[in-house]
Amino acid sequence: MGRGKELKGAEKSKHKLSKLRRASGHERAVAGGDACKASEQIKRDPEEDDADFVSKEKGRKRKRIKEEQTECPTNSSKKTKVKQDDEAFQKKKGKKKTEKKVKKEEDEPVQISKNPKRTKEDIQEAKLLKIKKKEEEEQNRWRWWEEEKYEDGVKWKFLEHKGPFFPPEYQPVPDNVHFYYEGNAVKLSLAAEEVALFFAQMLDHEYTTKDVFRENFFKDWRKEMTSEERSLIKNLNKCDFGEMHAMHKAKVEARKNMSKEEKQVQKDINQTIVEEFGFCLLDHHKEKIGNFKIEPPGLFRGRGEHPKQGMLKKRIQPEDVIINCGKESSVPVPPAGHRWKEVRHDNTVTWLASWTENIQGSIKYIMLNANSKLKGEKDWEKYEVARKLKTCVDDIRYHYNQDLKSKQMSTRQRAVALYFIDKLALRAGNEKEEGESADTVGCCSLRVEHITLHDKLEGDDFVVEFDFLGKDSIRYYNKVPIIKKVFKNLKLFMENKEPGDDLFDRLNTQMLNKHLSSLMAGLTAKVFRTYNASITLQQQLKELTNKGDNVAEMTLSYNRANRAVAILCNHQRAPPKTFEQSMANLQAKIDGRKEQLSLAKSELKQAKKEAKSKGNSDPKSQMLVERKKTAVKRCEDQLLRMELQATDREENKQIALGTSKLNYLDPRISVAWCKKYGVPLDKIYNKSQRDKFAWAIDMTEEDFEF
DNA sequence: GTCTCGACTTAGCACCTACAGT
DNA sequence: ACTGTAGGTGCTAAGTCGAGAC
Repeated sequence: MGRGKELKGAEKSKHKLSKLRRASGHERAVAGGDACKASEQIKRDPEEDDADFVSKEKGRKRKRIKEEQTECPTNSSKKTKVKQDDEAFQKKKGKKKTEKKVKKEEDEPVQISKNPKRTKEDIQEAKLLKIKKKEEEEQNRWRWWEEEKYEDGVKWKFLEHKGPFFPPEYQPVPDNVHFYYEGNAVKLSLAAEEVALFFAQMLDHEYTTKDVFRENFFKDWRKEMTSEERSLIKNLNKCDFGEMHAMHKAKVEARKNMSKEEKQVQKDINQTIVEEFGFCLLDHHKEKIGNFKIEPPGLFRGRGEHPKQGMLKKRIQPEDVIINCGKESSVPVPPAGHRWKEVRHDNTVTWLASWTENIQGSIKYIMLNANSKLKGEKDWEKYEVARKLKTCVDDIRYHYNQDLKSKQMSTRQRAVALYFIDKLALRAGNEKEEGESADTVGCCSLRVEHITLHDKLEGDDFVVEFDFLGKDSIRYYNKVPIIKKVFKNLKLFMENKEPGDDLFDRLNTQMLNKHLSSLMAGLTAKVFRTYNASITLQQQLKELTNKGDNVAEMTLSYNRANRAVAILCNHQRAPPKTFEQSMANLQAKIDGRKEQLSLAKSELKQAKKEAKSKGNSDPKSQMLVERKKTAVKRCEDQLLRMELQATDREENKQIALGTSKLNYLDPRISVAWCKKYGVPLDKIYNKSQRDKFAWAIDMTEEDFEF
């Protein structure tokens, strides 16, 4: 058990120190109280009383059985479901095609008549080509979800690819660009120069002012130097990278100012690379690779107070790379004069290439894109496990409520941890090696210093205040009223401990997950996050959707539901740098439109008056009235849309919706909702999201229940 | 039982680009 | 036609979790 009570004085003070540092540097908290309130509103109640549980259980069981009958989740049963759906598929396919055709015919004439110029025609042509491509893509789509799964562990039978794409070789700086040490120009060796340039390029960034970053960089830079260079260059503060920095900036500027043609040339080159390296052949289907490029060398940029920031991330050679491909496939050819570290044929894994990175010593992989079968199937499975949790979550809650009274300390700690993971959607919190990465925690690795207990706070009893840095050093700050049993336990766990001690000293994630998997196959801590996120979305959508709303209002409702989940999962973002400005701009536009509206209204009034005076029979004045009416209507619509947009944007200031949408929300909930309320799917999912969730889009009807 | 490592998902940020609005 | 901006995309760090070594 990691740190525990053995924590020595030095280490403790280190914790305090880092906390202090964080307090000054890390301003990006959740809008504390607000986030708390919001997450409270949306939470279901895991603290039902035992008796309550039993009485509710009967009804739940009935419901569960019904669900089991309608949906069969995992491997073995998938096939039957697919067959049942097949007829529906065929019908759907036919329908879809005709719909698309109609749409295309509508689009064409309108756009052509709008764009009479030649160049526009070219654009038009390109657009048509795009549409055509889209249709082709749709037809070529591999409907893997209709196929049978492979036996356990096998991920593919055939895999062929071109290997990863390597970044270009280092281009030395021209002779007129100098590096100076103590005011004297020094011609650096190639290796030292490359690393110096990494630093010079980042000079505008705050990173380069941090001591840790500078120290790490300098240490690694010296390793790349020749012995002469090393004996000369002993102090980073005496280095002048000014000219190199200027050269870099000029290059960036030049790239920005490239002519259209030059930009097109560049784009074409990139396109060729993508076509050659960006795809693979997996079981007779062309699949897109997610990251086919080897990560270029540079200075390591960790998140938060990372102890290794600034270290040199080394250039990867083919000799470092392991290739994985099918036995019968042609092996990718390494770059000229090089060979691979190894070529293997392991079809129990999904990666195409891998290498070991030098900062943490971890393995990096080349893998498929999110829209691939391999990723999609896993994703589907993930949501099925979460849905399975839905059927037994009440039992599990009942049991951890019981466990809060256990005589075994470790059981109690497990129960409290589970309570947090369930109620607050905390991450599991694996132990981390100290000094290897930023000091961040999750549930099981919480320390005493991360929580404060309040017997009473702001009108609530038994409040626990969380304040810690989670994944990516994002601050989690929340004040949550909890049940008395948990509160008392926390007090007990904190007794005789120092701030830097583990809160759950008898618990770790392995123990927790082992317990969970005994309760339900496939259950781990993170399933709770998926489950609570998805169930929250479904509930929120039910609550927030108004039948008669237009599409813009519907979208706002969806975003709000999405937002509730993002707040629950603490998905934050830095407010966009231009936020205040763009908000003000939007407000100005709204004001302008308001004026326009009142003007249009008075014009309408005037027109009506005139029409009346002419006895309501004059066709000209009647027409004018109609025209003014539509003008008013249009103004009103636009105003409403802008106001909705403003609300949405304001509420979204520090919240990132993307992460939950992409990783936690069962796409079938969204698809069903769109179908039910006639909201076009592209209002919710963009192109790549629709690709990723193709399986869900295809199989979901409007009555889907998570 | 504990530790380590491999494989995979989840995460936010920095660009880039397409498009709406003037 | 121009420009500001939001949204999309690429990138890669940072988690989770299971399996196998010890």
